[in-house]
Amino acid sequence: MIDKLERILATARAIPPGRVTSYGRLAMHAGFPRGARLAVAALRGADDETVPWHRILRADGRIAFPPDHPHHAEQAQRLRAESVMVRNGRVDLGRFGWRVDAPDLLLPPD
DNA sequence: CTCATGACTAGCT
DNA sequence: TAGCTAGCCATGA
Repeated sequence: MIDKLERILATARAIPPGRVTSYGRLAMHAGFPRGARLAVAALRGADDETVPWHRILRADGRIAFPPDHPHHAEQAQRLRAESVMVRNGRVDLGRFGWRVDAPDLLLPPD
């Protein structure tokens, strides 16, 4: 249970700076095909500073937080600090999307 | 056990 | 592009 969440967080840490991915894809790479909401649970409970939460977006490339939410601005700022273009709370996934070269080798089989 | 709740998605209008 | 819907799945009341 918590292992699943940790697994997702570990995968999130593998996202390189300047790259982004979606909740669903993050979960998929962690080994949970339909676990978008699992990714949410993992990130929500993670107060860990080593987790690059700002590199996780919705499947359409938009920031998940509502525009008026404090995290929205912070996330955009952090992304721009990594040279990721954010326009109207949205990122072009085709351009900045995380390309995983070896999905299976990201984490131990466990 | 049922119900509500999320930083969600894919599909359709 | 925007809105709506059914499906998704762990967690907690």
